[in-house]
Amino acid sequence: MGRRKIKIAFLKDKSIRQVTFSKRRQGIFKKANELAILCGAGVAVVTFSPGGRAFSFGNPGVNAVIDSYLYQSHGDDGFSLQEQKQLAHLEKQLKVEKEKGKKVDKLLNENKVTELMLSIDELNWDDLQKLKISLEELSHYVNSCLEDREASTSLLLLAEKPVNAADLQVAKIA
Amino acid sequence: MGRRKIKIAFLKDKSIRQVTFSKRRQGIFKKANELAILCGAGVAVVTFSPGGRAFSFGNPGVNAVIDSYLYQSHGDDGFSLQEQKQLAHLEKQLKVEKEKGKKVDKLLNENKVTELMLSIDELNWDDLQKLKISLEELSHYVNSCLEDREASTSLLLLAEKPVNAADLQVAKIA
DNA sequence: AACTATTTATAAGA
DNA sequence: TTCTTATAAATAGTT
Repeated sequence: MGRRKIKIAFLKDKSIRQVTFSKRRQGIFKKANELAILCGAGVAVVTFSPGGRAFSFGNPGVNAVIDSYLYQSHGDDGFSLQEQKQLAHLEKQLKVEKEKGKKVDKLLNENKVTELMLSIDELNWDDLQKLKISLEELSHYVNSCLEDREASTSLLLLAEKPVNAADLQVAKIA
Repeated sequence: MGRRKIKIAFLKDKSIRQVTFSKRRQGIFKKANELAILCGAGVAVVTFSPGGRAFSFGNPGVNAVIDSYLYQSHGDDGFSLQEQKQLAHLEKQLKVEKEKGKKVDKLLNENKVTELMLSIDELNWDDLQKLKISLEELSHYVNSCLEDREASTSLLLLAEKPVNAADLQVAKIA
């Protein structure tokens, strides 16, 4: 489209390449803009100059179009590099915290103490002393809970199956 | 650039719009390809048809170019919407897990039992019974640890300050 | 950066 | 849709 037809191949001359890039970039951006207006379509163009500088055009905006694109092409590799790094980092942290959380779950839900015992070896003497006190407190608390529940269970049983006079008689005699 | 010059404005006729989109999209992709080859430049084009379908061209690849673009425009809003959503979700999860983890920290590092006591009310009788046993086991374990450490501490003191004959004499007499 | 001879893209028609 | 073609637009080489 000029004085002569050119072969579409890498332009070895640096200055010609730079000029051609500028002209054709302008051209593509103009075409992109026209397409967007004529068809009401979302369009995004990103180019890197031979010098490494980025140029972009977007309607309604580069990021808006890119977002839509990444969202719909989610399957294969719609995630960017930095995104993957960020996600990997967070997932690692998450894993660590979940691991930690398991200790509580085991104690509270499965009531296993092995894990906790392993942790104990890492405590210093002072903390171990405090833990001893805490465990005694806790034992007392648990015991009192159990006693409370046994008491209320008995009362509940009595309420559910009210004793009759005959049973009471036997009970008394026995 | 055809039989007649057209005004660059939204094409109201749906079929004309669709045809124009197809033709011009092809044109832009061809131009983008030529730019990439001629100048050895990175180029990415993403378009959405009036029907909402996405079309993309990229050299060396759409995602590769987009990644570079997002990486370099990192400052203002280089993160996509879905990226932000994903990160928010993970951060929320992370927060929850950290909250959970604190229970362990409190027991192991600060040795406070209040949190644990609150949890106990939620346990059924069977688990409470198991917890009681576990706590007794744990208490025994802690006590044995403490005994071990006191023993080794004594031995350590002896090793650090080796007694001399005179001291032993006094000790014996006392 | 402007100019302009040509090539290329494409609007309308088939 | 796809092909054709008259014409508008883009641009290669020049200044």
